[in-house]
Amino acid sequence: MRHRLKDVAERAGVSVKTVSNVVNGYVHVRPDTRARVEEAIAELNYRPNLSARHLRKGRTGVIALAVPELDIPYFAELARYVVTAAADFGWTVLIDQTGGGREQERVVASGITDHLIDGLIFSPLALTAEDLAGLDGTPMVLLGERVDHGPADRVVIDNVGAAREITAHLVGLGRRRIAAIGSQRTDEGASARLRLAGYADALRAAGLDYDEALVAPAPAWHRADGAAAMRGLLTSGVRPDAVFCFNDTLALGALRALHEAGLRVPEDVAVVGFDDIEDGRFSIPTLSTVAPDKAQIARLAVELLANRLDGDRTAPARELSAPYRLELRESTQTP
Amino acid sequence: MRHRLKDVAERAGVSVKTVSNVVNGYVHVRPDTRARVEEAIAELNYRPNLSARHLRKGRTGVIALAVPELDIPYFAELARYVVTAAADFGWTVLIDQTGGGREQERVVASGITDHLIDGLIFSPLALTAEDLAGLDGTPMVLLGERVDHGPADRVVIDNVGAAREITAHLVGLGRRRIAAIGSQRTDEGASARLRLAGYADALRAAGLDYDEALVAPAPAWHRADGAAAMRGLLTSGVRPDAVFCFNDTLALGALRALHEAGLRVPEDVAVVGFDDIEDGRFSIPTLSTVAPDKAQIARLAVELLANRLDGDRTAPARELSAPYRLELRESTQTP
DNA sequence: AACGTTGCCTACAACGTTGTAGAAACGAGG
DNA sequence: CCTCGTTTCTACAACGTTGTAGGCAACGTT
Repeated sequence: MRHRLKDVAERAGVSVKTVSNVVNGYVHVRPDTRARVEEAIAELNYRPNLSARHLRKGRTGVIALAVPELDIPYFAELARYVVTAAADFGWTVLIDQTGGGREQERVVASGITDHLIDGLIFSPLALTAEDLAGLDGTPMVLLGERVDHGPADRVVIDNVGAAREITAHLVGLGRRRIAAIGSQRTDEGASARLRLAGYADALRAAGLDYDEALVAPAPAWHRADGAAAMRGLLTSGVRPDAVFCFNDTLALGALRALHEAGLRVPEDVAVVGFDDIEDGRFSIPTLSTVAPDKAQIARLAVELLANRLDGDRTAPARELSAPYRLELRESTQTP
Repeated sequence: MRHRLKDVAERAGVSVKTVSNVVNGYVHVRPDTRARVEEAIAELNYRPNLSARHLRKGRTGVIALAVPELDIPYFAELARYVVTAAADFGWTVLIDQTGGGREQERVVASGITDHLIDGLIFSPLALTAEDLAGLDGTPMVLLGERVDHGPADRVVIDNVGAAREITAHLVGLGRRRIAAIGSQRTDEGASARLRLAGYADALRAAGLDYDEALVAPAPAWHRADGAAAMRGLLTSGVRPDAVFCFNDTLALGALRALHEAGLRVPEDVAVVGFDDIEDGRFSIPTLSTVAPDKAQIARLAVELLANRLDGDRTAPARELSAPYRLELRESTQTP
């Protein structure tokens, strides 16, 4: 049996509103009254109805995190940090898996926000600025760079700079035929475009040619895609001596394909990824990668959302940047 | 600006209830009226307030999935299947990360259910039967075996049988000193206890001794714990020729430790895991494992919940079993 | 013509909560 | 004893939705 304020009120011999005041910590309640009410609450195991509270107050205390796929470890790890950061604000995090398609993402962006949550942290893959334009109401914070100059707050990392640095690291190892895995059609992945730009930058700075044949596309960024792309590079005869994979799961797939081809990492081919997922610290060999500060990304996103909720909802959108660093491991270093 | 039924009603020139009827697909609405209402809905981009609907109907259309840690790939993969299965019932899935502690799990079990969701699918690690006893109200389906003879519906797999089979596979390879990684204190992990029992069964059936020194505990089931446990086994001098890790992340950590020790897998030591996470299909070597039918687990859990929601809430708890199979890969087979 | 049936629609109340307004009790100061 | 301000509490309305009950036409049947 579920109890309501009314039940508690009757048991404690006070009005419904007095119980509400006790529950909400209102100060002007006599100590003995408060004690009686609290006793009744405990006896009945009363818990407020969040829907009713939301209906009255317009706040649920729940925010959502929408990510393309939970079984991409980067998003799972990010989710953990967001849950932690949100707890500091007393928020519960509803995690929603969009699947990454544009239509699904639009449904989530416009649908899930329907009065059920206070705000949304959204990591879109395919959503465009137009899709977001029609959304009014629920405050939103975007992660990543897909939606250019969108109307919403955003947390980014310097994808171009990070890609440039990690590629430069490969150059520094003396590698000259550096492949890239993970390019996508421009309208699909902004991250792919930016990381590719950083890669090209670094090659240019080192006086190396940008060779189309060394750039392998990947429809998604799963292990299987990385393995397939690597196999493609190997059979095409371009003979890379290093590979920059646009995320770690691609890199793990590439490691697998290199292993199957009998090539040694890093002696024959050096491999780097992007994201610093836990797998890369235990793979064979361990994986050099760009490590975005996920805790910071999560914290900034939650804080932006908090500001938006408490402050001016019409203030101009803000963009914050989170730091990253290189994690150099076995896949680019001889033991 | 958010619009309400009232706004739509005024625009369409009908009553609020008629709009509600259109939204809910009530049949007795004249086609032209329906068209007018739908036009108004589209123009105003009306979306129902779920909290209000819940308050009135007692249903939110949202269920929760509570798991210990999202960055354990098994749970992330399971989450994806649950989201998919729930979609068939028109449910949105709120994913909640408990952290695995008993207190946190109790908070989730009693707290998150507070009128916000219709039902809960719960994969507990530490929760006890008493903790659940006090819960009345929100229907719940448990995954796994932690809470013995609890009062709730449950989906399980035959942990003992699966562990027995995979251990027998190692025996069949001619291995005689088979270690186990992942045992836990009885009050912590029921899965650990059952998998250990299956392991012991298989040894006994093969006429092998159960050797305490070959059983390594693991406080949690992460890669780092598997690596640490494996290093412990190697330095203790027990010289295993095979290892059964109680989940895949432990096994991946063990692979890493074996690699660092210069031992070959499977030639020197064969390794098997449990869960069939995606990593194991790309690790070096690929990982032999028990593959529970996650899609089936998710589907059964969602169906149990649906039955409980629509049917008799006082009916006795049901327990359903999901199938599994062995996935034999490189870590137990020479190429 | 009177009647019942059906289709379509509306008014009202209720879900459980909290904000507002104000009443009742009390103490302090004149 | 009266007045005033403060503390403590209550009654009422409202948040947006849907179930219930019922009204009004239009229709077919007697």
